[in-house]
Amino acid sequence: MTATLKDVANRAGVSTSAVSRTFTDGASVSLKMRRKVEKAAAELGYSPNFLARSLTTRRTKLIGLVSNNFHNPIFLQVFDLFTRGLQDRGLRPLLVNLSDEVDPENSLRMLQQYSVDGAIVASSTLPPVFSKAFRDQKLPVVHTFGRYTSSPDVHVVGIDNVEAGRMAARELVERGYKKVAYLGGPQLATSAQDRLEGFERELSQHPDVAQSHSYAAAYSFEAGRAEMLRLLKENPAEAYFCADDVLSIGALSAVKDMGLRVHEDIGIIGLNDMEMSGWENINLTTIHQPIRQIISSSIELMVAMLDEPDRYPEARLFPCRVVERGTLRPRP
Amino acid sequence: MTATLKDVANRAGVSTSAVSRTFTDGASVSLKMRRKVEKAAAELGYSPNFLARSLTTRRTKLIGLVSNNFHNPIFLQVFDLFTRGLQDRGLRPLLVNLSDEVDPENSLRMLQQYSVDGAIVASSTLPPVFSKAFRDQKLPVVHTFGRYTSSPDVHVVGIDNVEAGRMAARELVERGYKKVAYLGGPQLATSAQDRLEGFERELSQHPDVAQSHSYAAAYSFEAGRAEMLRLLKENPAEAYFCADDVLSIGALSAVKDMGLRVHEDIGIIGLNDMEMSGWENINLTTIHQPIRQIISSSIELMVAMLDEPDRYPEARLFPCRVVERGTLRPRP
DNA sequence: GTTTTTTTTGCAACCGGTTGCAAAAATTAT
DNA sequence: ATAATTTTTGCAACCGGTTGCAAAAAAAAC
Repeated sequence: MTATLKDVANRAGVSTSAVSRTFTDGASVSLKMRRKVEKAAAELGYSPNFLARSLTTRRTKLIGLVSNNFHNPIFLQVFDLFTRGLQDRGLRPLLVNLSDEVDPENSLRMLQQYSVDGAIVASSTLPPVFSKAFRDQKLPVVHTFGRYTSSPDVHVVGIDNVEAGRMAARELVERGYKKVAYLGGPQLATSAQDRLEGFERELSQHPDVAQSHSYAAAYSFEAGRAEMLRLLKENPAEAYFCADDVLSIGALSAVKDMGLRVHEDIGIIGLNDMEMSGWENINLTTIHQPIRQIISSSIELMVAMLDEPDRYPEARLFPCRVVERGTLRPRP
Repeated sequence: MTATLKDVANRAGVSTSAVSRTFTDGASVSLKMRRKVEKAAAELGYSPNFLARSLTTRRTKLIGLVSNNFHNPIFLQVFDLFTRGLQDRGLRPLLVNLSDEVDPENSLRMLQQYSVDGAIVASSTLPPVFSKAFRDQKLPVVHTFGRYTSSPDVHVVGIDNVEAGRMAARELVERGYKKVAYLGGPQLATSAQDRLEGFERELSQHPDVAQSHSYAAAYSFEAGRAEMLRLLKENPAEAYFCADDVLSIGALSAVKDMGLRVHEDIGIIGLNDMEMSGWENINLTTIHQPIRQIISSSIELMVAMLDEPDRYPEARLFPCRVVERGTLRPRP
């Protein structure tokens, strides 16, 4: 059907190697030859088959983009940035959805079968052991939104979740709240654990501030709303740090539903700064995660690893900042 | 590095064909042979290289998933459903982001270079000519959320946008609104045009109802909000049909900002029924698009086309329904 | 136990490319 | 003009698999 190398070689009356070289940059071809080949190729509408090529070059330019987070709106932006960034560098994202109980083993094997050059694991809820499995197969991997540890096994790019927790705590303390709480996502998410740890550690320096914590069943609007409704009926705190904006928005909805006023009666600070947090009818005070930097750094790291597979693993952490909107009482 | 067919053949002391057959279903291998090969394969951790295989089988099981819509939250669900659905059938989505002025020609060539078995174009704003280009290259293609025409060139799966427009108009008329308007997205989106057409056509049967229309600069919260602010300052209608939920939500924000009450002063009906439209603090009355059906049908169609590439093109349209929430006045 | 039929197996060619090597051609030096 | 050097080209093997075909082995029929 589509023209092959051989077809072009025949038409141009040259060897297949000549054609191959014409389409390989850095190869030795005379200008005359190149002209001849390019003419024939154009006439046949030829373009080289990447997969056949990959057999000998051992490079597919395919990058596995693995995630299990297809519900948090922020991930649409994540996919947007990743796909654009990768294709700008001539790489191709092979998307793997780990949502259900897709066997991780299975998806690892699958990526091997397609000979991906590397894998980007974009998730804050996948355990480190998962990305480690890739590394053990000598597959370059970067874990974006991964958990920081002082001696990482694989490359990690993201934020310092402990520090983000501290930041939230400081913010609440500075605004004079005396009874605060953490509202986390599903307990197993390591990122949520870290955020709590930082939150608690910071508060331990302020013994006059009462603290508590609880968990929503999922990182979702509904779960955040349900948990906040429960909390409000019992013995609510003055302000809450929600581990994710989507939880925060659920919580906001619960607060309004109970006839309470946000920021006058109950303060809320989120984390992520997703687009809709800035919408006027939500207007959530939150901690901004520098997504663009995180993603472009992840891609840079991946590109670097393609040339240097045994690169020593590093953790790249980016600082967050508080975005002040309307859901916390003003500073004194 | 990783074990190859030959390695397994050597270790098992059999021919490479035998090994190949063991990993090809429907091939003739004795039980004894299969045992032997499987043992050797397990010991070496072998699994076949899909890309090498594809060279002879001419099937990569790669499907190009092409979209230019990485901003509308509904597309996160779209990607979720597509990736899950495809991988359930042993297919792999190769994601192509057409967001910017990525040359469509270019992405078509790229998909050819990776020998994708087919392409799914998921967008309501890409012109029919785009997906046609794929078909012209004999690449199976389905245009999801494409525009319905009575004689489609390529397979189209989606809704009847004209009918959706009528549905919105009927809904407003039945609720007694006497002055209504359409608020569209960027003018070039064919889907938005069709929705307007249906809207106007239905209203033409109700001469007592005044109608008008205008366009937001983009399918975004901000654009919807800005346009609605402008409209409210001039000579607002009693109710608006917004061509997309994300516009509707922007419009809602504008209405509230102007100190007007939604549904008492201004009615709004959207289209899409994205998750957050159901959130209690938004509570948007909207037209539901049966996304799950649209996507699973798209995948089915793609799978069918893999076996029957010259399948006669069809349009599969799914009916929408109004989801009543709180942004329209109650029926009389 | 033969002969016939069916199943299993290996050989070798092929899928669409790349690449080391040596021969051929073009340059440059003498 | 010839010799030395550099560049360009083609040959042939290879990347990791699949598959038509014929030979070998096993099973069924006689």
